[in-house]
This record gives sequence, structure tokens and C-alpha cells, in this order.
Amino acid sequence: MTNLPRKILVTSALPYANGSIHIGHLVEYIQTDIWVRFQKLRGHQCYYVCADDAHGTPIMLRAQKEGITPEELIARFNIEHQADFVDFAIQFDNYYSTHSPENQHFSNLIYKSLKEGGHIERHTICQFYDPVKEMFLPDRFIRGECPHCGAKEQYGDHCENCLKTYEPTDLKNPVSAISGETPIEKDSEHLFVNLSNFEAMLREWTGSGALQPEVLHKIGEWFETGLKAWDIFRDPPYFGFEIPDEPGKYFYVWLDAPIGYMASFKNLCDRKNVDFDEFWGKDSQAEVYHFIGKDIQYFHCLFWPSMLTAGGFRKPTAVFVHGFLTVDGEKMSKSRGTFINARTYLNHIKPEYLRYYFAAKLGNGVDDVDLNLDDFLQRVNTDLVNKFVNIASRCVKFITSHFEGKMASELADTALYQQFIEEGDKIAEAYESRDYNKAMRYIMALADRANQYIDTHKPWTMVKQAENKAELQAVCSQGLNLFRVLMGYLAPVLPLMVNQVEAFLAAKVFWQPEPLLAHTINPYKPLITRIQKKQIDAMIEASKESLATPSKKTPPSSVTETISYEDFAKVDLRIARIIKAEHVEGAQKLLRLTLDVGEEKPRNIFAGIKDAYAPEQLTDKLTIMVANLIPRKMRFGLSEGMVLAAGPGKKDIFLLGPDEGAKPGMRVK
RNA sequence: GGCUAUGUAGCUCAGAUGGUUAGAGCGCGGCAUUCAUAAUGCUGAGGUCGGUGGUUCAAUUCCACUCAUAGCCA
Repeated sequence: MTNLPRKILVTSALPYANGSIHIGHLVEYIQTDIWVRFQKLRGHQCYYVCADDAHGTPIMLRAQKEGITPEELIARFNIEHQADFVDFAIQFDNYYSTHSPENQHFSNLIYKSLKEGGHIERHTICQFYDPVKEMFLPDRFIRGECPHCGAKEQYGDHCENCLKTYEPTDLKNPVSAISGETPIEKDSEHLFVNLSNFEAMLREWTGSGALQPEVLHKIGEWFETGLKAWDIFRDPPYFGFEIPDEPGKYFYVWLDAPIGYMASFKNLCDRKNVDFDEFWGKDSQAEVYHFIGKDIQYFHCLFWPSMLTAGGFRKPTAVFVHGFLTVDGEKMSKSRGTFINARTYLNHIKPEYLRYYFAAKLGNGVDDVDLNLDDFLQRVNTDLVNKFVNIASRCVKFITSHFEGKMASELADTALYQQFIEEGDKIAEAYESRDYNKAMRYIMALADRANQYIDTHKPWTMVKQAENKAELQAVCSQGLNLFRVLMGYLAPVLPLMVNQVEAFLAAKVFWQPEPLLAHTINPYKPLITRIQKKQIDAMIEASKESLATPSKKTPPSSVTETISYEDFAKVDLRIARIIKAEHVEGAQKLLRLTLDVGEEKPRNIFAGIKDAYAPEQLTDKLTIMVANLIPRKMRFGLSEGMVLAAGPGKKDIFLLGPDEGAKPGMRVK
């Protein structure tokens, strides 16, 4: 490419400063880091900044709980986060915090511009208030019964049972999750940003190619339903920035979080003498990109451009949205050990394996990425070790032991080398458009070609024939040169291996390099070893353990009052065989079970175990049921009894079963 | 409940503006090979493209409904 160097600023979303980085976060940081490294490798001026998102109620409460100040808490997580990123070879040009003077400056500036531009309005809102803690309660800190289906222990904004959303004040029997008190309703005057003032600008910008088509579809929903005013105000106690002319009141964390991108960059500019306005000025010609997860599209695609416009800044060139991480096809789960912290991973497996695996799977859409643990093992071992690194290790020994490390002075097959170089354009295009999976496919196809080349020339036969010495040197040098080209293509993904390769080749790794001719290399050490299944198993085990320690979770409920045997005997428990289990159309939690209880006709039962069991897992299983429960009419039909299970709910439900030998219909006594 | 995505071989994913035998890698089988961390090369077997219904001469590709998965509902 002969283009002039581009000026690019890149950000990843700011991790919240009250928890550890986990492999779900890493999808984004690895995706971004690869892109940034690619841009730098291609000679562009590219900066990558990030920061901890340090404000908000959860941080305040956690600090209180630990008996430290919020500042101490966020300082601790800042150190932990940075260590995790460094060890995953994620190379920020600056990693900062939203609790910084720069951020306060820009937050005030943007707020002032919003106000002067007439975009701020005041409304009195009624919220739940915890009379004991003396604070307004965010939705997530209120529990109660769902106003729609009556399910207990639901959050203030939505019901996990019927999936409906509502206002916290709609909840029945609400309780503060912080103090356990019944909250009272209390009025408070809040400041709102009138988003609809920005509608014309937003429609133009979102349609300008700054967003992926899927994201644009989703954003369309907001325009259709009408842009609502955005509450940027929080009552004390709160950990955040005080609003300049509203003493004792605070900016909502989501106001100053994206501003944290600018603040982190400003901090970098001041230290490194970079021109801030060249990137953020209204008429900036530089490129600005935000990598984010699909959960925070709204903030970045509507609020953020509006704030920037009001503040007199430029808007992002594009927002790149990615999907979520699943492990073995399911959401990360602490009980299954698939909620893996960055540090736990690092304790067992090298970071570059995950970097490669994510690269091999990431496209430019918003699809979720699945970490399939078996696939991870096979894919990384085969692609990286068997295919790629193998090219070097099968050539290098001939060069070192027969030619004192000296490579041939001419290429054996210039056409092949040239083909490898030319593929670079396609690979670059794939990286540029964040189609890393495509890039990895191209690269691995080339690795296959290199292995085929060596296979057809058979250096191991040449070595036995003295007259073929020169050819032996030429073929192996060709192999090493091809390897070096591929290392250049993989450099954004495997930056640590690049260092090792440069050391043994005694030459730099570039994008589309000139071949090494008559060049002397250093002794070779294996670059990478295969992942062992036991490493993965150990990592999963460790993830189970690390969750087990904070057993602050719900303690087992205490045993209820004693009853007489007669009372117990009234419950007719029977062994039942599950003849059939099936999904119930329209039901979020239920499975329909057909049970053989030794009666003439099978029983029909609805059980709320859908999250924990797939129907096919249940067929033919024996379990225990209450056979004399009054049949209950449900929306989906009559339920003639109840199966017994233990556990807190959702995925953690464990159906009871009898030991072998029990027959359907037997009474449990 | 509304909205946005996703659902293609055992696994992970490509792909087709509707049209002859739906692609790749991994895994698996066979053969060859031994330079390489048992790696490599050749070759083979695997799919009614989530389900139902509709439009069409023709649908996995369009439409409707439905099921499953993820996210959002400020």
C-alpha cells in the first residue's frame, strides 16, 4: 500500500472497576488489539486508549462493604486490570481511569454545552428510596414480585420468569436489596438531556456508514418509538463527579464513561506531545473508532454522538459492535466452571492460544463467539503447531547442522514466494474489515502450501545425497522464508511469538518482507508447545473453585418448623418414570412431562426446569413426584402433581432420582 | 411482551441477488512418508442448510408462523 499514513484513534469499552477481567471481556480487547497492531504494522499512526470505568452506585457500595474508600477500590482494580491486559499482550497506548481531572474537565465542558445549547430539561421523578441507607435505589437493587406473573425475587426493571419489563414502582412487595427494608417512594428533580433535539444529526450520522447493518436495524427501533429524554442525574450518595452548578448532585456514570475515551487520550497527548484537537476537533480528519459489545450500542450510537455534537467535537468514524462470548455453546457459568477470569486462564494456558482462537472465529458481525473447549484444543494445536510452526522446525535443523546456519543466496522458487507476498493484500483487507476468521483461513491455506512444497522436494532424501547439498540448502531456505512471510501476517495475533522468531531468524518480521538471502540464523528453540487437555481441565476446575470461595451467596435456608409423621404421611410421594419431556410453546421456564406413575393413564405435569434440563436428557429417567397434590390449572393445561428438585433455580436445578431398582408407582416413605 | 441478530456435515464456521452433484478447516477412515514438538502429503466417508405452512416451473435461499440461543427495551 502506498497510501499516506492514516491517523487513527481506537478505543475499547471501559471495564467496570468493581470486578475482574474475564474471558468474555477479552473477546473485545483481543479483537481491538489485533486491529490496532495491524494498523501499526502497516505504518499508520494509531493510538489505542482505554480506562477503568470507575463511577456509580455498585462501586460505592462495594467499597463501603469492604470498608475502604471508592478511590482505594478503583486503584486496586486498575492495577489488576492492567496486569491482566499486559499478560494478554494487549498493548494500550494509555490505560487510565474515568475518575481523573481530565475526565472531570471534559464532562463539565460537555454538560455546560448541553445546557447552553438548551438541551437540558428538568423533571421531577418518583423513585424508590431506602429509608435506612438513605439513598435512592437503582433498579438492580430492588427486588419484589413481578406485577405480571407474580414471580418472587425479581429485579426492579424486569422479570426473569415472564421476561416482561416494567417500572420498579410497579413491583409488588418491593424490598431494598441493600438493607432489606421496604423502600418508600420519593420525589426528586432530575436533569434530562433532550435527545430528540439531536434526531436529525443522529439519523444522518447513523445512516452514513458508521454502523454495521445489524446495528442500524436495531437503532431504527429508537427512531420509530421516538427518542426519549435521557436522565443524566443521580442523587447522593453517589461516587462520581458533582455537577458544577447543582451542588450535591452527580453525573450519571454513563455520562462520563464515554467521555473517558477522550480523557484517556488527552492524558496521553499531554505526556507524549500529541495534538489532541487533530483527533477530536470538530473538523478533524483523523479516524476515531470505538469497539464495543452489543449490549451498549445505545450509549455509543445515540447518546455519545449527541454529547460530542453538543460539546463541539467530532463524531466517531465508526462504532464496531461485536457479540458476546459463550463457552461450549452456553452462557458462561460459574457452576460449570466456564466463567473464566483472565488470571485463571493465564495460570494454566498461554495467552496467544486464546488470541489465535478468537481471531480464527471473529468476523465483522454482531454474532456471538463460542469458545468450544474441544475445538479450542484441536484448532490451536493443529493450526499453530502442526501447520504453522512445523514449517520452521522441519527446515531449520538442516540449515543449522549442514550449513552452519547460513541460508541460500537465492530463492529456490521465486514464483511461490511471490504468491505468498501477493496473498498479503487479501489478508490485509480481511484484517482491515475485522474479518479475522477469513484472514486466518487465508494464512492457514498458505501454511498448507508451504508444507506441500517441502513435501514434494523432500529435503530428507537430499541430505543423504552429497551432490544435492545446494538444493537442500535452497529448499530449506525457501521454507524458512515462507515461514517468515506468514509470521508477518500473524504478527497482529501472535505478537509474543514474533519476538522469538525474530531472535532465531536474526531478522525482523515485516508485512510482505523481502526474502532473507545468504543470511545467517541463530539456533532454534521450539516456539510453542501443544495445549494439553489436562491444562484446560485444570483451568475449568480452578474456575469452579474461585467461585466457591466467595460463599457469600445465599446461605442454605434454615430448616422450617418440625411436623409430625402424620403430617408427612399426608404427602403421597411416588416413583415416576418420565415417558416424555417436551418444550411448552410460549412458556419461559416450563417443560411438559408425561409421567408413568404405575397408573393406567400417564400423568401430565408442568415443571419449571427448562433452564436446567433439555427434554431429551429427561426421557426415561426415574424421578420422584408428589402424587396427591391438587391438580393445578395452568395457562398451558392441567398439571397433575409435582416433581421434586433441589437448587436455587435457573440452571441450578437438580432433579431428584431414586437408586436403581425402583419401579414407577412405588411409594416413597 | 416489543425489537435486533443467530440456527448449514460429529465440532467450528464459509456461502448462495431462488435453478444442474451445498463448501472449508478440524475430527474420523484408508494409503504414502519419516525432515519436523507422531508432525506432513494424498485420498475417502459424513449434510432432506432449526421446524411447519405458503409463494414459485423450482426454496436451504423469498414470505408467514413457530421453536431454540444471545442482546437491548433508555
